[in-house]
Amino acid sequence: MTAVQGHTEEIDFIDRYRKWSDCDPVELFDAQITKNIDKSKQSIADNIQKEARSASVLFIWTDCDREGEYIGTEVRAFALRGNASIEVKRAQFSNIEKSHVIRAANNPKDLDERQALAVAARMELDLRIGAALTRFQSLKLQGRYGLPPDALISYGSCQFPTLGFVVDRYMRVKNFVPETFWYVKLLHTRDQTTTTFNWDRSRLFDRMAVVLLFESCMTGDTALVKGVARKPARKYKPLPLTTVELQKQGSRFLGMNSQRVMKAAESLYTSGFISYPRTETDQYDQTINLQNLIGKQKDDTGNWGWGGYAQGLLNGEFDQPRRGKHNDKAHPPIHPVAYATSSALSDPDKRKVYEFVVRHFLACCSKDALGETTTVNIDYGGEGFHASGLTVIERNYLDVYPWDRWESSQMLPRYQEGERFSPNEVTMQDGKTTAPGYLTEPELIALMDANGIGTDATMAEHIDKIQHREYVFSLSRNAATAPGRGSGRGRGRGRGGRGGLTGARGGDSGGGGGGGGGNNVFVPSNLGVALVEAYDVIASDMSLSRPFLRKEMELNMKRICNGELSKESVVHQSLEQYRDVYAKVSLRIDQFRQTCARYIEANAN
DNA sequence: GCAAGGTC
Repeated sequence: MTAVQGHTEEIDFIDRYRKWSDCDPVELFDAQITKNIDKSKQSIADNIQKEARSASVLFIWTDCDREGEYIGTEVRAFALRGNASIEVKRAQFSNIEKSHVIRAANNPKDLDERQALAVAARMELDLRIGAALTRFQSLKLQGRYGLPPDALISYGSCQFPTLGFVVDRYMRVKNFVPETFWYVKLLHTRDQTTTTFNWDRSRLFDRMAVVLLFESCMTGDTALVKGVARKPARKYKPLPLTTVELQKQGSRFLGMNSQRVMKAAESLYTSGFISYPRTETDQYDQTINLQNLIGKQKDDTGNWGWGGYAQGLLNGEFDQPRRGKHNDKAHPPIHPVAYATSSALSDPDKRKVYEFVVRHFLACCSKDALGETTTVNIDYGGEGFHASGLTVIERNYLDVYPWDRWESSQMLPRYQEGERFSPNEVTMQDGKTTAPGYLTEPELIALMDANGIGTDATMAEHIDKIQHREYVFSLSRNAATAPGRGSGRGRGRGRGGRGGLTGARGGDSGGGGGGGGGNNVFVPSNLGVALVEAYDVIASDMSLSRPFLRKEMELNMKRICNGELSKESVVHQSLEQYRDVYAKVSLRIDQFRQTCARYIEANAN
């Protein structure tokens, strides 16, 4: 048994095309590509080759996903170099429980060539398109509009849509026009509790209409309780934990951004405290021994505070985890595999992530929270109003999962169907619709996830990349509340070296900015907005900053996997599309530059 | 100096 560490080889252009000055970027669409073994990985390749000499069968146990299939073909190639007649088999497994592993060992499969070809297509397209457009836009914009002469303005099939999400939200905030609405509010005090009854019509955007309705309902003298409805309510426990969910909740509840969450999770994984942290699976395999895993938490010698709860689950409170809709067939949901005392985890980030993983796991093995909602419907002068309240009857998982809140905003006094009362106050009110907020990290991750941008292992990297490229900034929410970049305020000062070009990093305090999580939002720089707008204007049909192209690539990969399309046709077809964009922008380079200038210079100071 | 995908 020996190992690899992810991909061993990398593709790149042959030497002639490596220097930016030696070729026109457009040549990269056809330039010859070679596979190279990464220097640091040479010993891994050599090792497989050497081991193969004395073996008759190679049994591959890489992850059972597309990339794993491709990595399997790399391993096979190294082995065949050492032993041309070695037989190659592949294990199909998704966790490392004993029985599961033995079953996989007894049922050798073959590598799925199509999946490996789909990955090869993705690799080639990402390299050619990324390199061609990165060099093109860098070379065309360097040294202009305050950009340094060596500015690296990268394009990638994941980083650009990620940027696009941030710009899109920014534009919606900027262009938001508030609208005034009107409504009727009714208050009633009973048993020293004042209850707000909401108008059944909620709110209307026509003032006269509300005035008329208000006046007609004021002719009413008492309110009639039309109904008091009690309904059982249930708050579902969380689904088994996936990477995307861990990152979102980390940002929301733990005050850590996605990179920090993943760094801590990875460290907990390599120390043997939690399972593999990169997974899309939100359902537990039937064979996994959950009781055993809960048992490891019951003594709680480190006093995290969940020992008694875990014991309770073992004593009969246990409930089978919910089954989500995702299964990557490669890894189980993230769960604790060993108990760690708080002092064993020196890093506060690791402590927070471990606590979250354990509590989430225990919550998954708990019962849903149960309650009862009460809704009181009344009629006052012909208009309907309602108030509702919630009573939590059984907290269940909420006791171990403090991040979920489930409580009523108001306690309802008792009302009887058919009774009448005099409201204490009936008023006509107005309000304004408010702009959405700038994009938060959990929202961005959710958008990337829903649109297939990046994988569980790379989403955090893409978010990191667009910040390094200064396409977007992470601001504390308070510093970013003033909308509109033209105001001259609210976007803070420029950043070292680039003057006012890329806008703000204002408002960061202490460890905010990159390190913070929950309270931060993403705002695009002038450069980020400029790039998105420039491609939108010139290559509007392609929408480089929208997720569709990446989705299409994903779809084409699936078609390669099921045999509908060949790798060659997918690569060819996609390259033609991008060649077209490239040609359009080259042809209208002045307009491209002017569009960029409009957004960058208008806001430089 | 480019991409995105693995992984420690």
